Amino acid sequence: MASANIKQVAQHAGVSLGTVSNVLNRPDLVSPATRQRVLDSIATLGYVRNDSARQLRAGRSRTVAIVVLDVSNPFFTDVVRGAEAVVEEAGGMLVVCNSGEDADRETRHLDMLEEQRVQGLLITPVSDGRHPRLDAFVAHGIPVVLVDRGSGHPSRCSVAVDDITGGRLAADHLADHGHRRILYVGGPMTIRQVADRHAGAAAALTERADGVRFDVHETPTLSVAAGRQAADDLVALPASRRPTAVFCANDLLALGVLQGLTAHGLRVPHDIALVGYDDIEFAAAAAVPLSSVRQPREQLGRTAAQLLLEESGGSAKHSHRHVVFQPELVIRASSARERKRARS
Amino acid sequence: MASANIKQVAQHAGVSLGTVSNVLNRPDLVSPATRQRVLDSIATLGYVRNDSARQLRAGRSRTVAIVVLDVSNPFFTDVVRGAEAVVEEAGGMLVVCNSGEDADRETRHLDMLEEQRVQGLLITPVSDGRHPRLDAFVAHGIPVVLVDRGSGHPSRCSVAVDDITGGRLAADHLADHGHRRILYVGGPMTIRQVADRHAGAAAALTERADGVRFDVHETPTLSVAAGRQAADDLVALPASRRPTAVFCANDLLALGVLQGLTAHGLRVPHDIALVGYDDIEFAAAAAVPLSSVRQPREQLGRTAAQLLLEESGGSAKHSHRHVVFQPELVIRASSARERKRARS
DNA sequence: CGCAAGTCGTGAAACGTTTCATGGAGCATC
DNA sequence: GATGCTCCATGAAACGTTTCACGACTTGCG
Repeated sequence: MASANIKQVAQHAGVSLGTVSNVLNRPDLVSPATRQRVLDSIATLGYVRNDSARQLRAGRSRTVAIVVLDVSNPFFTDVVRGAEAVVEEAGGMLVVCNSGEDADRETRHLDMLEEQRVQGLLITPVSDGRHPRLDAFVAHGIPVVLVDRGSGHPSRCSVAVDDITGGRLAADHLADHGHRRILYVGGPMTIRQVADRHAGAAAALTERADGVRFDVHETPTLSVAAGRQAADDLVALPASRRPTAVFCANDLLALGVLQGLTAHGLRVPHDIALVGYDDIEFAAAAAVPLSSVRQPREQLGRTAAQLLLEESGGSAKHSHRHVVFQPELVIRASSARERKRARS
Repeated sequence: MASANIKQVAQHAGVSLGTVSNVLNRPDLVSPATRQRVLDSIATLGYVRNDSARQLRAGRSRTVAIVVLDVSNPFFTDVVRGAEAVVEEAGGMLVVCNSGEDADRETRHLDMLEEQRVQGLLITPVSDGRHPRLDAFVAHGIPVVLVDRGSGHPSRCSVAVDDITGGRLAADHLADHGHRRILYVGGPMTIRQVADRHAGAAAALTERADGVRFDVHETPTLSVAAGRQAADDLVALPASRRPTAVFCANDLLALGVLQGLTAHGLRVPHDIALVGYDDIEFAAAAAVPLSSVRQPREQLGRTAAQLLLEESGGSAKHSHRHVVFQPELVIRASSARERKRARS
């Protein structure tokens, strides 16, 4: 029942306890004959290292934790995959915790992770501001890397994607195609990403100074349902005031808008062009393949993990860095067609 | 830098080490005055329990692990959420590991989890057969619950969904609506779920004995792309031999088929009715909302976690159970319209 | 043969907890 | 004033590792 321990292995192999440990950790210090004998004993007894004891003694763990806002959001699952690849290559293990955008659950997770003395922490915190809990980690020598939040904090690394540029890309693309009435659909504006994407688009259109009208339709959530609702409102407008292009804060909204418009007999992109954000897998697979702003999600996770391992590697000369990735516009059918100037 | 330990707290509070431990674990054994003094010291020193030491001494951990085939598959993310809820309510912590359908990674994860002496393991193994690694867990007293795999194993609990019934539901629904040429799209057939869904549909149609023709189009994967390819093949058939309804092994395929048919000018459900499987979030949100067989995914995770905790609770009289859930057909526009009998 | 250098293996200490038998106050009872 | 209680607090043992100073044995060389 209870697993064998190192002492029993030593006894079985007729060596001392320290020797078994050497076989496990510095095999070259042990003569081949003894080593083999010990390995055989390990096999016969089905010995498995006790990681608690090892950690207790060694003082550090090989697990890295990532706390995400929503495990079922494709954005985070890709970030996780990226981080996972790096951590596993370094011989560690990544555990995924889900805060579900709930501050209490986040706190509970952080408590447990702190008790476990994890090697490091990747986190997208629920609240965007200063986060005292995280300072405790840093104070205990556990490095923290912020993912897609709070860039610029002096005592932590962070990785993020430039949402302002993302907004510019989408807006410029639509304006380049001759659109002069563009609508931004997204919300709530309190989410930094939603606000930044809007700000970027607004800035780009202002700079062009070619008289594009840019409105906002604020949604309560970033869901497909909210997008459908937005489409209903949009269709109700008289055609003369209706936008000719819509830029959505994420792809779920865009898919909802697409469905809503189609249901009312409006064609995308002929009547209204559409650009989403995130380039989720279903964007390419939509009824009309969706143009979208792609974020390097896996890359985000990989880089975050690399920064973390570098910091935890303990080279004292680590300086905190804030890596910002640039998004990329993927043009598909939903916005591809050249508009025939003004009213077609 | 290094965190304070229980000894320093004891010293600071002017009590013995054992008393601090009592404050932490059995506060009622300590007089209120002392207790408060200790708590104050804990706060000033920023003491955090060392979980390795605690586990080492206590012999067991409070973390439950779940190993899934693909963290980015909506099916598994929902299972995870269900399991999470139960584990956290019991004061434990769920860690998610991703095998990515790769047997090597699965093995590496299992190795680490075994070393960590996790409280229990929920797993959908990469390979469906007997799995010797898992026996090692059971031998070490770590309970294992299989998720959506290998029902009926005598020394483990399992949870699963009845895919045969799921297949029947879909097939009966289509036949009830007058369809007499039905096509099953899915593959590879070596995946148990794919085969079971087909078998269920075939059985149901045979039992009806009303002359429905049932064909199979085997796909290489369960992806959107494979569905689109299947639609192309289907459109190439002369209309007289073309099925009037398609049942897909999962929703990704169904979405692909839907796109492919639409691209060729065939209307769903007017020309061809469509039923998917899984009822993923995008099924309801598709260009034509998709009928689909819904699996109780969160419930699956919750039940798996409950069985695990029950077994690990150590009531020696635990008997291994195999819980099988029944799926449910969700009817939406893609199959809703009554066919006007035979050729319309 | 004797000595230095190397190669292997040993045993004890330490990591930070939890647990448990022990002990000392304080207090009522006889 | 001894006895038996209850109530708190104590200190040592134990959990399973890793690490490290040290000792025993071999080998090479003068």
